[in-house]
Amino acid sequence: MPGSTIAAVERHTGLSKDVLRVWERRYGFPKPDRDAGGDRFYPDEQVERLQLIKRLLDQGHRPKNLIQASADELKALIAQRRKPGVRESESDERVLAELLDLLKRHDAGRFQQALQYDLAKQGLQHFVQDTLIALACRVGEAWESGALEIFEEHLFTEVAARILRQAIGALPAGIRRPRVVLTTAPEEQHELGLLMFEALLALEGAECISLGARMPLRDIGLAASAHRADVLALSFSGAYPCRQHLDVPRQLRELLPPEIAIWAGGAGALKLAKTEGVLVLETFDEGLRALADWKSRQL
Amino acid sequence: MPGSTIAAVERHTGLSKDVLRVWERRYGFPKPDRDAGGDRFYPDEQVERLQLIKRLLDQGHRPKNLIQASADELKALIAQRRKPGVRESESDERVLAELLDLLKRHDAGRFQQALQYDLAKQGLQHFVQDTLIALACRVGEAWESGALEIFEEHLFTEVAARILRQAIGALPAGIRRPRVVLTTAPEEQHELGLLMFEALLALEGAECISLGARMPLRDIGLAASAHRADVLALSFSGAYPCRQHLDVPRQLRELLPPEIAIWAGGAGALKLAKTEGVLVLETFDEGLRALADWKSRQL
DNA sequence: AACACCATTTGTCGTGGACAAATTGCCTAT
DNA sequence: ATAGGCAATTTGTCCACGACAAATGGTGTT
Repeated sequence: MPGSTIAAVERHTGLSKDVLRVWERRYGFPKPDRDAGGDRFYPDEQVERLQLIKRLLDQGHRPKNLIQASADELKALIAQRRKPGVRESESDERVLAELLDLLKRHDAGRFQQALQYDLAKQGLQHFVQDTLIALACRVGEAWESGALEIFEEHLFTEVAARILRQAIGALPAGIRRPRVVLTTAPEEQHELGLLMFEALLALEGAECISLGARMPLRDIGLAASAHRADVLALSFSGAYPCRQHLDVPRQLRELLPPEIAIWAGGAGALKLAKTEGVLVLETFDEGLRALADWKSRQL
Repeated sequence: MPGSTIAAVERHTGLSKDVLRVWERRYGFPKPDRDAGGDRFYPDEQVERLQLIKRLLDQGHRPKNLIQASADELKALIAQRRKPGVRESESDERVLAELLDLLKRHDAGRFQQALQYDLAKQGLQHFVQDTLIALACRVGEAWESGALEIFEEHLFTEVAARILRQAIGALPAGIRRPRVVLTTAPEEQHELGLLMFEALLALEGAECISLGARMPLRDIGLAASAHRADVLALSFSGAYPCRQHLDVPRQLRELLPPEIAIWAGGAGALKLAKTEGVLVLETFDEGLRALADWKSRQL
């Protein structure tokens, strides 16, 4: 009963079947049992270890070293997570701690209320910039260290997304410029970053047309043209797939007419290959500046 | 330039590399070129054909027949799509046609306004039941027949989701029962069905805790317990993965304590293996009845 | 009709070899 | 020391072909 087929492990860990087999051949791990038909059958224990390894792998480690260590990974893991330890002001710190606590206690209702309160108190921009981004980082860290379950992270995403959408919806309509089409690359499914990006742009008077996440490249091009977009905004999360994304901006730049600007935002945008004609927005302030620039150039 | 590696074709069509290779071996199609290193290189034309085949495959056809036909597939395709031709009343029909038209003209703003108007006019329940479900079907059909681009479908999903969330958020809070945790199976990423399900439940006084889509089975169990749920509601879309889902209800039933009810909704729920202790809600009315039943049983 | 039984179809898995891209380590010139 | 070039290693992906079990379809019997 306890154990998984190779297909299940692939889904569960994100490591392809080929990789699982070649690791076994080369490094002797994982070393699954075999069922009656000779098919691999991975004990839960090995699957968990594989998940750990995969996470560290995505953080830039090499497989060979990872597979040989045992309890040392834990140290490596902890050492990794502590690196981006940017501390907030004390009051912010308290707010964040309280929010995380509510999340861990699964008090969905009060968690939502608390976020709502912060939004009302700080206004949309500061709410996103100071509370939500920091909270998203904490949640990500907590998840990586195992302190938060997946479903707790999902709940955070869902509630935060709900509040953001509501706030965006409440912004006044009217004639708005520039016209921005928002989406993410095909493999990128983090909607929250996209929403935060949209909130920022909408706040400053842009007309945002969000297409949701995971759009094939070809269709991004079609969409930008069909909507007569002035700007195509892409969100890249800091998580998972970095390699596949590296080239996305260049491909898009080739696909789109030069009069449509391309802006890349999100924590993952930093790692992108720098491309002529693609603006990487590292911080929210840069986003605001880009918007102001665009507007002044249109006069 | 025009063509794809086997990995790209897998992503683009949803057919695994194994399947692509075994089809080539057995049926002689696809028949990709080879690059300098001997690796397969699929011309765009074959990729498109594979996409067509995959769609029909998901509708229940067998590969062998599909691969041999040529222009006949078109007929099969059309014949298939016409089958579920449940016509609406004339006025509904007009509304749907107008909405589809707005979508095709990429008038995001007016499309959203039109949906909003319908919602206000019909109320949430009838809006979901009569307009949104029918519209989702039309959009799906149009996409399958190639009349709608992917980004147009995404826009529909995004706008509809936004309106639904807004409507759900506007419902009065308070002490609500039962407490329902909502999510979808790991491979199922259609959020819209989940939202419609949530709208229905929330409307009838349930406290909904939505965890978003794509939740690993183990975590669904953890979440239901952590949130002290009375009911676990799962949404299954009619699209893609049917095989992997067949067994989901049984596994969940084993994972959860018997006092937590499991309800499965959505077009895909019909195809699930029937399991003791798992309620399949085929229509919205059944959903209402299940809720009423649950409430009366609690007295 | 309902059911059991057999042939065919079909997706997935296994082994092991090969290779090219990415990364590392090392050496040299500025 | 730092930058740049080169060779060795690491690593993921691909290929071929065989095997098999689950799903499906058809056939005959009750």
